[in-house]
Amino acid sequence: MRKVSPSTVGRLSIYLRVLSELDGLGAETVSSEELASRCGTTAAQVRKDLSFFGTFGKRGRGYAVEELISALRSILGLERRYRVALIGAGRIGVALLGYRDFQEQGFHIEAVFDADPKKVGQRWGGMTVRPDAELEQALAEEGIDIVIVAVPAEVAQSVVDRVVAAGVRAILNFAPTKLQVPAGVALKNVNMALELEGLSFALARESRPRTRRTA
Amino acid sequence: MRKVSPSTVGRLSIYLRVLSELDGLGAETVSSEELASRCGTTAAQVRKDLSFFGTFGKRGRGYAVEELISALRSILGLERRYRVALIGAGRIGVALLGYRDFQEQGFHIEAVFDADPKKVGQRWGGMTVRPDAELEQALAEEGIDIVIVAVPAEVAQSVVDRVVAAGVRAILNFAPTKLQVPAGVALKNVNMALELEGLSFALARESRPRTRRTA
DNA sequence: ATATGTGAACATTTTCACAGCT
DNA sequence: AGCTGTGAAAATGTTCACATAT
Repeated sequence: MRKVSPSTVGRLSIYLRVLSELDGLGAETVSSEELASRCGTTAAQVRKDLSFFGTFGKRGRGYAVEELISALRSILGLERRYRVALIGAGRIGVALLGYRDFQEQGFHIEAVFDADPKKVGQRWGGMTVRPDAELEQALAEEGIDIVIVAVPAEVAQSVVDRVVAAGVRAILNFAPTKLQVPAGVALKNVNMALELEGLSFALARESRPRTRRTA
Repeated sequence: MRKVSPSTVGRLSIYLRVLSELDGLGAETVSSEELASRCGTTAAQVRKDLSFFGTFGKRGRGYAVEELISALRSILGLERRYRVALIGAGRIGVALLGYRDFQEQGFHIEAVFDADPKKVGQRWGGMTVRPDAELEQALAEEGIDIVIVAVPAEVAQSVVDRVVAAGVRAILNFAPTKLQVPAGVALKNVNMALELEGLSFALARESRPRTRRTA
């Protein structure tokens, strides 16, 4: 059980979501085939993904839904609570603050920061926006595990450098820029512009369809 | 020039962003080496990615920044304007509406819908929220190219089915659920919960570190 | 001299196919 | 009989290394 690809981890999250639905519907058991079709993948892929972490199924019977849910939550590290700080109280930041789902999933936003003096002191969803200058100290005091970066692209790298220097090992970046982090720091990006461009590419593709012949 | 992987397309978007920065800084030319290092990839990867679409560089000299920008914009289909509809005027939806960057990039939000009668008629960033019932008709009338789905997970699939039936071929999904679309419809997901779980996994990993020995 | 474009080597990921439990 | 777990095969994606152009 070594070397797990990010795609595998992403799929585990999807399996978990679908399993929760199935559990809600009262399903006790599920086959890799069934799970795969609901997750848009293949049965072999499901089994292979799970096999990296152990053996969870019963041959001839499938997977026990509740058991597999626990197993996945444990694998994904979702059994604990994470302390999250949000940097940037702009549009996206504020939208995230209102997003109750995070709390329920165990990701609790404990502090919000902004560099703009006009934003500092404002209250959002029970939190007061704190000044950028308090960042390093607050990260340590609050024992922050994960930082969400929701600042303009131009300043994102400098914010990340500070956060990393302060000892944070996990960052979720919403700024539309490629960030550099040292090894040992986990970085994930949420980039709507990039996804829109992917759609644009797909649309452009299909309007000049068929195979070949340009000249 | 056939079969282009999604990762290649994603990287093209990143190259474009970095090239725009370089252009802003007055750079006339850039080597694959330089571009790669700024994009967090390798020179060979850059050259290979570009080579799927043609030959853009000058040997011994590198790539002309402005030329490559145009080429990438053309490849990604960014030279035209896209008409976008937003479905769901909740927190995320409203945050997106205020996001001026999309407009500048050529993605214009032309209509906003919500199923909640309390939201219908509200104005956001110069747009009036329209009732869900008008969806199909409006998509056709406005000639919508891309739909952004920002509704609760439970109703996302039914919204997508309607949108696809209405002829839309590109969807950006913010609902935390795996959507099914027929072949020929491009679907991209922006899923913060999934990314947070990826971070959770990474953190869980490194707290039980080293290689092996659990029992 | 320098840096591209690319076939061939390598690595990783996905799929196949089947032995082995239940 | 049914469905998992898993090596082996196939497909896909990345890196190397070098001939080639300026």
